[in-house]
Amino acid sequence: MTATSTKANSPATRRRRKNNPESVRADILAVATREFSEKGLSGARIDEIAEKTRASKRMIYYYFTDKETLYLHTLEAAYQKVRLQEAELDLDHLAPLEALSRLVRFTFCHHAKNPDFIRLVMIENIHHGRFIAQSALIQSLNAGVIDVLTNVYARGVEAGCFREGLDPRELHWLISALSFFNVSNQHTFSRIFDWHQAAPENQSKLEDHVTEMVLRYVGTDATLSQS
Amino acid sequence: MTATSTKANSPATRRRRKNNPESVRADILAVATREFSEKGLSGARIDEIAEKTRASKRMIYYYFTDKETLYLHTLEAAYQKVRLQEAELDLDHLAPLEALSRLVRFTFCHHAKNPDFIRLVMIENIHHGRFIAQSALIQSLNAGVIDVLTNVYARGVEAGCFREGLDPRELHWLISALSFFNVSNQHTFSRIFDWHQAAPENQSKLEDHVTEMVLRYVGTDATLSQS
DNA sequence: GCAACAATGTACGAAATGGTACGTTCAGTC
DNA sequence: GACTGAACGTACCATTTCGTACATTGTTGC
Repeated sequence: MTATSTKANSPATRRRRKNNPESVRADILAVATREFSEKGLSGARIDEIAEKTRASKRMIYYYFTDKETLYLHTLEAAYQKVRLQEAELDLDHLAPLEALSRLVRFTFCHHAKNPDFIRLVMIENIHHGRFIAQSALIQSLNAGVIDVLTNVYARGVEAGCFREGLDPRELHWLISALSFFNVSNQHTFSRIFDWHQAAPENQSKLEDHVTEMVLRYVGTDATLSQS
Repeated sequence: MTATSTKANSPATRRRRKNNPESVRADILAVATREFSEKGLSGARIDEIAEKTRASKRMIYYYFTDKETLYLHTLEAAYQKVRLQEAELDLDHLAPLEALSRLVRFTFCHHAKNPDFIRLVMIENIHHGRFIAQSALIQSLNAGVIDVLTNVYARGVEAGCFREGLDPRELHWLISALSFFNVSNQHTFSRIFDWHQAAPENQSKLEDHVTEMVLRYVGTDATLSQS
């Protein structure tokens, strides 16, 4: 029936046809992301992923060969998505202080809005980062983050509002630590100290305090007043 | 029934006898701690724990009934051990600034020296803290930490070296976040940014910077000079 | 020394789980 | 309009894994 189809590769045709590999792949990956981030590599079940997918278990192995390979692809896709969002942030036209403040707030909020990603990174750390180590893709994706920060910091030092001698990588470490911990340890912290950390008012308080903390760390003695 | 037995409960007697429940229990718990912290709740295998124990699998179920119950006991024991170590810290005789500095450094080093504990907490967070929620023991253990910090902070404010209006709980959050992240995300961070974070020289640099960061956050504008 | 109970070893069962063999259908080509 | 390889479904297998039944030995009070 499709004998004469001249537009074989057009998206429209692809959409309409019964076999739709890309969408099946994407669907599997989406479900796998939820399952792995929720239950970890060993906790997630291939059978359950298969059930929640429009495809069958056979398809998972067809496209991803392995449970571990599927996990790796999940991880890569998650990092890719994050870096894409980060790339939208444009700090060059802002004054150093505002640029840094903006970067911190962005990171904090971004992490808070993407617990799946945070959980995947936690899980990956439980596995000693052995899957990230295999992925050239993830390695290459992350160079840019430091560059942005290096730039902002250098401008700040030149403008005299940041103190000298700090390592941009450590600065990134600091911002990451606070933003990450806010998501990663929310459950234990909330329960142990009986403090509803996830509540919007507490989150926005934390966002302010984290921002202030970073600015106080990089600021010269004169810069402290504003936030 | 305990009326006449003079040496029934003496350690010596307990040691020599063939059946030694306490030591078996302790041994199981120690092995379980290693296994769970290494592989998580779903990743750890009861059979493997049994193998690495002097006891048999039967004993695990005899003393701990369940895989999950065993995990819970592991978690409780880990928290207990940590709080015991923390209790040794005596800050009352120190000036507020030094006391806080000491507390930060202690927390940082303590976390770094106890990755098993950190990993258990990570794992517990992956499970949404649902086991901690079951444990009245852990809840009660943790009240003290905030008290210590509240005390130090109040003294600092009174002495004029800390600024007012901060929440001790948030202060604890901050110190925890930095110290925790240093262990929890070491693998991914090191690999992605090609920075050997675990190296002693980098660790001691981080310790200094984390301390400085906290002091800068709580300090009045005048206090910044020292660390 | 003898009940009574605690502590331990051995072997096994049932379900879950990762992975595969094998067959069928779909889509584009000559 | 048959041919070919990609895309997909079903049923199944081999292990693993948690947990238990049952038998045995040690310990203590009397």
